[in-house]
Amino acid sequence: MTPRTTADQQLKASISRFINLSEEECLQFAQLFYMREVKKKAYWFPSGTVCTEIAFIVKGCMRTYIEKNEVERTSQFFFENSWYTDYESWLTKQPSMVGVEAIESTELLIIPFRELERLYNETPKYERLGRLMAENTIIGIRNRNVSLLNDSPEEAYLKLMKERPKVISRVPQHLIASYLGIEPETLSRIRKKIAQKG
Amino acid sequence: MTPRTTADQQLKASISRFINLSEEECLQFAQLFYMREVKKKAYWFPSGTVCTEIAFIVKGCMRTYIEKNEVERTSQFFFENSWYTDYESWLTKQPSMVGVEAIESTELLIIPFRELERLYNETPKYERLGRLMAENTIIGIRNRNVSLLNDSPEEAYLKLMKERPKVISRVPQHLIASYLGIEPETLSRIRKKIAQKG
DNA sequence: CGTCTATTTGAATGTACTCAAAAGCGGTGG
DNA sequence: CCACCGCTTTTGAGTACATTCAAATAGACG
Repeated sequence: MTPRTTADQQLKASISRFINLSEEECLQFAQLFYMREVKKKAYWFPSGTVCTEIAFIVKGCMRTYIEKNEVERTSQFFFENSWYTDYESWLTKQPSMVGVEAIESTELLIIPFRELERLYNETPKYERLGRLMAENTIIGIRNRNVSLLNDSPEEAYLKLMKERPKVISRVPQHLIASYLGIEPETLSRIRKKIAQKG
Repeated sequence: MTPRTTADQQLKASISRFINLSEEECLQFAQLFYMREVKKKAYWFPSGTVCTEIAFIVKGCMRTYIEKNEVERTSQFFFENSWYTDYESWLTKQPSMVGVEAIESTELLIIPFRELERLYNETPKYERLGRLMAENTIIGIRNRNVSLLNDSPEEAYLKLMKERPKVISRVPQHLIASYLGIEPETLSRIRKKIAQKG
């Protein structure tokens, strides 16, 4: 398991893209997080419960998915040094419809929303952090949106190869298919076509 | 044209879902916006320019779209009392890839980002407004995402009828098709099928 | 009223899906 | 170290659904 000091370093680096924290502030901030390991194929929190935390991924790889009529579609992949929470569940206090599953054994640093909200109220700097993180989350989700609307499955896969090679190398193919919105068989055929220098 | 006082009322009502402002604060805040009319089929700002403003829709209906290889897909519809900006363009200072077109003649209250950022720096309350607005934007975009991933065109259309009847009644069919990611002919056939009690 | 655009309908084509089965791969226990 | 088991990926054949192209009808707007 990653030592806590290393994990905290990663956390600090990630935060400092948004706001500046002194060493001391950083330490205090990091102490609000607890560490958690999620084994391969296990879940961070059960879908159907209210999401009350934000996770920073120290190491590993996870995916979020939504199930409907037995069919499961992957909405996003997350790797080390990224963040995840279900804003909708948090804001509406409704059970989350999104499942979060570890693709590799994953280490998380987790902070409860109530701690964050306390910070928001006490220190405007953190309110800003919250704003900037939300705004950056929008960019990611919107790009996903654009891709779903405009790209054919083949284009989407080629884009993934170019822009997110980690997904290709670390995620099983049937999960990539569920991310592209197609069946595993179809992805296999697309890959074959691409390999034949299509 | 809607009188400015009425427009400001709507603005106030919308803001007060997020933060409380006194009459005076509200007045000052509203003064940072200017009004603009966008005629039917005209654009708010040309795609390919950097987005530097946020718009509150006082009256009318707009759509955002992304063009690719001559094909245009509608990413979202916006009606009165909602907000729109291109966070990505603003944050990255890159030209926006998203076009914003008025479906009906539309009246906007517009605030430049630089004014908002000044507020963010001066008054934590506004920073919070910015955070909450971004977080709520996430919910909307994410729901769109879920729908694109999980719903068949027919299901998506039925959901639209149930949950966003304004779209059905006020948006031309070929634009709804471009929102669903299908061709107008296909939507026509889906509608026929639904009408026949499918 | 006439023109332009949106919607509907038809026929042929293409792409993804389903079902079924084979081949490949990884991990486990003997 | 090898043999086996389960899961993933590939391949094949037939089907369903959306697309394209073309043309007719319906509606909107000046």
